[in-house]
Amino acid sequence: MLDERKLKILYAIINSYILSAEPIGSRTITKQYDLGISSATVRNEMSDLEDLGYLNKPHSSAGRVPSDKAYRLYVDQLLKMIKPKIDYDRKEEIKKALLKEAREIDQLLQNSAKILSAITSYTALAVSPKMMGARIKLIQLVPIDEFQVLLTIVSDTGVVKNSIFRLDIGVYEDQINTISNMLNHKLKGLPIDKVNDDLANEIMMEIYEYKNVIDEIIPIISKSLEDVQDVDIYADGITKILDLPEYKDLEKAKTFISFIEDKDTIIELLLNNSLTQDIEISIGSENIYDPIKDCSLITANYRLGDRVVGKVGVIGPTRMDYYNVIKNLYLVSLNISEIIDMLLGRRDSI
Amino acid sequence: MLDERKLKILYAIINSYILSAEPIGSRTITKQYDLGISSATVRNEMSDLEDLGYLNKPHSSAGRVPSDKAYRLYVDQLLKMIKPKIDYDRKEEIKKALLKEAREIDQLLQNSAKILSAITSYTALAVSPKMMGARIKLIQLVPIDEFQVLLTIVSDTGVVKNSIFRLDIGVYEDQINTISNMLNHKLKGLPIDKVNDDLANEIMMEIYEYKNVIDEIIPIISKSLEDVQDVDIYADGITKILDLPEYKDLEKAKTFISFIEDKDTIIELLLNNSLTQDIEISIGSENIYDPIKDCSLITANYRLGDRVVGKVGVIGPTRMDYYNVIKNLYLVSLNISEIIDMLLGRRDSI
DNA sequence: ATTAGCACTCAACGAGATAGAGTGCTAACA
DNA sequence: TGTTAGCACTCTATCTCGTTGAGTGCTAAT
Repeated sequence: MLDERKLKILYAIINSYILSAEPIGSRTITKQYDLGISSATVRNEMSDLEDLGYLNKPHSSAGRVPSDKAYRLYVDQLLKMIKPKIDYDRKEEIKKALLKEAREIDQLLQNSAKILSAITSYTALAVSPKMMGARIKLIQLVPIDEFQVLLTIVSDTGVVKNSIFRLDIGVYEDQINTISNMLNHKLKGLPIDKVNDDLANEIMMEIYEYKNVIDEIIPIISKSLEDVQDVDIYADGITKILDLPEYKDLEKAKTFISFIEDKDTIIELLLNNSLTQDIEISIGSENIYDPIKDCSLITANYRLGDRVVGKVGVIGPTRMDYYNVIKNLYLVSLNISEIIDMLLGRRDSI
Repeated sequence: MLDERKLKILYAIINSYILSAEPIGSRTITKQYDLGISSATVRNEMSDLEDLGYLNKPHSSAGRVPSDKAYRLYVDQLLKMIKPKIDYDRKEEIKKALLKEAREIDQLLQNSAKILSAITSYTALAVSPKMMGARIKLIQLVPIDEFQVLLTIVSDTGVVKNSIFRLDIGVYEDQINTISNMLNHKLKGLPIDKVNDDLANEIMMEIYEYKNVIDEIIPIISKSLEDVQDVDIYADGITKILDLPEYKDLEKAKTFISFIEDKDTIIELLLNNSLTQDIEISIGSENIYDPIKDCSLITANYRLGDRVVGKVGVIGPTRMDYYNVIKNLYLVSLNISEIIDMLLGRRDSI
């Protein structure tokens, strides 16, 4: 569709604009890139590119700025280039950083966001493994003293949830232990979202003698199981955007930051798009949410075994350094998958 | 030292400035406060107050701005007023908000920061209970499968720490349980910071047959005990300062935000000052750290029993609404103490 | 001791004027 | 026919400079 020269010029403009954040003029192109043509010719081509929708002008006597359509072209090209050739040295480097002080999954994801944000200087996001289809690996009650009990739930996706709660009626250690064993026996291996009140009642029938205690415990367990299913979100480098010229307008910066700090929306944002592609990119107006209509969001899946369980992402201005972001985000996501696999063990032993 | 009229004028200036953030002129005072004197008289008094160090002029033809010394006077007066009369209705209101979805201490503190930030519209901080002197209430190993073990440590300050780790050599459930019982028996009730390698060796002697396993486990427990002692910090409303006129300068805002996001420094900031006062206030230049030399930090202790174990705080411009902040911060801290007490139980049962 | 009156100060604001980067068109050229 | 030099035109950003207005400090009158 675009002949080679137009493509070269377009890429030159995109690359320059990513660096400078300022509209690019025809002379800038001829000076910085040796295309063997004069600025007048470039001007003609730029005019054509504008007609084709690849370039915009902030105002009539300014240089050109790439459109979302241009970034889309550019990025699709990049993706083809980056994915096949993995930089294994870099990958190991990142892995080392990810593992630093991270022996739990939450720390791993926190680290991922931190590292990605540091590498890219944009805002980085990570969501904890989704519980869809997760199973209970361990559920346990431990008496702490006469009135206090510790409830621990572990899922096969590596999420651990604790609650210390008080019972209004005193209990004996033996009681708690009996109930704990019973629970573990009954619930181990069950999908978390399948545990409901019917099951609770069933269990109660079997050890009717502890009815009082169990009546108190059931709602707490339900609540904890809900908590386990909550997706956590980790963000880092939110304030990095204050360094970008496009956010020198305080109002704009505040809108962006507020948006990112709204966890519910971010979870939707990350989990709504499909899980089929390894790397997904929404550029500018492709985004649904107003506050980020001039941002690009790049996400990558991570897996547990062969199931996609979560995502990491980077969000920045449409004028972002796509090459750097895509490359490193991809490596981070590959590493997360590997590390989770390592942490949780390959075999699906329950 | 200051006669009543000077004091009245000074307070009028402080109150106006807290509201407007703009230098206060003599006419503003006479118009807004009925002091029965003319602006010329006010001017003379203001000149005196400036000589005494209570007021500053941004430039020669501007109004006056309160100095740190003035805020100090004002705040010391406020403290005397606020502390004796607790607004119990308000306190219950806050308590309800604090307890919303907070059955664990970390959620409680997260909530505290959130609520304080919402009430005051400044940045709010909270640190988790210090482990100084905390004791082990429960330590436990649970086999998850042949290679994976869950380590749970609970302190008497209510902090729970989990680690799932892999053993390189396979173990039997019985082994883990034996070790777990032994550990709990030996370590329960001990101050966390007193558990060291000697103790570990002692334990190892007693169940020498599991030496291989224990060799693997000891360093993991050490690490976890260290983690338990780490103080967590909760911050909320960091970006609130973007709404303040004093931070319309982006560079200043960035410096502040970077400072707040540096957890280590913030922990130092909060835990360095003494634990004797219920409420502590550093105004502007009284702060040690450069980036907050034009901020005021107000902190309040919370207790477990009669021991001060942590702090909550609010940080904002020296021109902050001290009355509102002090009052609500105090109520929040009282509530936190009560809630922690409730969650952990009064009796020091181990 | 207080206050009216007035000259003086200084930041903030707005109106031109100017510079400079960039475009688009035209006409000449290979 | 595609390319390019040249030039008029456009538009923003920046700087200067006068004006405005809030505020002070001094003086003289009450």
